[in-house]
Amino acid sequence: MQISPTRFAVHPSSGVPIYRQLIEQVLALIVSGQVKPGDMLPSVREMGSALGVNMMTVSKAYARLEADGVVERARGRGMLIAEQTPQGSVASRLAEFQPVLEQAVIRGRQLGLSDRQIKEMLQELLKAN
Amino acid sequence: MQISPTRFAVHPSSGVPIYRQLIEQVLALIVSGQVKPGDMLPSVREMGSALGVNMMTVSKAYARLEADGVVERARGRGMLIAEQTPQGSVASRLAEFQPVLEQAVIRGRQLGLSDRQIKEMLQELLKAN
DNA sequence: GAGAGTGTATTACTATCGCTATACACTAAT
DNA sequence: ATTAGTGTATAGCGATAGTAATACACTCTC
Repeated sequence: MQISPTRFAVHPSSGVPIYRQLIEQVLALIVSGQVKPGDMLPSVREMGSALGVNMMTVSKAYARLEADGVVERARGRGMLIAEQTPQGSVASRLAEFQPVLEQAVIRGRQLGLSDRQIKEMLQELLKAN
Repeated sequence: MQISPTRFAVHPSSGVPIYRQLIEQVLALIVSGQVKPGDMLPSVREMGSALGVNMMTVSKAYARLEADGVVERARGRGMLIAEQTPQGSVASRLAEFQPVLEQAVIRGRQLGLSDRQIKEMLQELLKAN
């Protein structure tokens, strides 16, 4: 399937770099199952003009996603969503994930949220995604 | 209580800025209850020489913590841990927390972790902290 | 093989970041 | 008042990040 550029939106003055916003949005589409392996991303030119940013900025986002194995480059044709095959042992992936989740927990605590509130929000997010 | 500088450690080549490492460590000590409101942080000079970094780098970390209301400045005497009183309604704090946790969830999913694994890790982290 | 479609290497400019050195303002104790 | 202890304002330096303009290499279709 061809992924429409209308599914993306960037906020240039949000502080978050544009290419990073794009990466996050591609990942969100994938983990939520809205796009599937084999689907094609908009071309860098199409995406760029639709969002009003330079195509090289889009290219940089795509390049990072490719480096992470999230998408594959089909030379001369475009970028397509890759088969999502996590690398490494479960243990190593858990080890990588731990500090990420830990920082979130610290932030939640610092906001004065209870364990229960944090758990409930996780529950919702797991369902929604 | 005087907080000892030995409770801090920085890894200069970790990619994470030194002042940010310090911020994270102070927050971690607070949310885990290892330090209490009223406790005094090491002076910028003491902390700086103990860790081998410039005192202004330490000062920058303290300044950010103060801006967030995490610590208070006692002019001429030092910095002390503030009473942790979250600002704003519960709803607004939940709204602020949501995208933070969401990014963590996306990362976990992208690592191929199951809902169960994510929940279990959260459980552990809540207990440990 | 010409043309229109891909992504990218190169180059360059700007802004911001991260850290540091120095000099200053404040407080507390003697 | 002097001294030794606080944190900080200022300025500057080097490196990196983020974006962009241009020219190039590739693929597919006709």
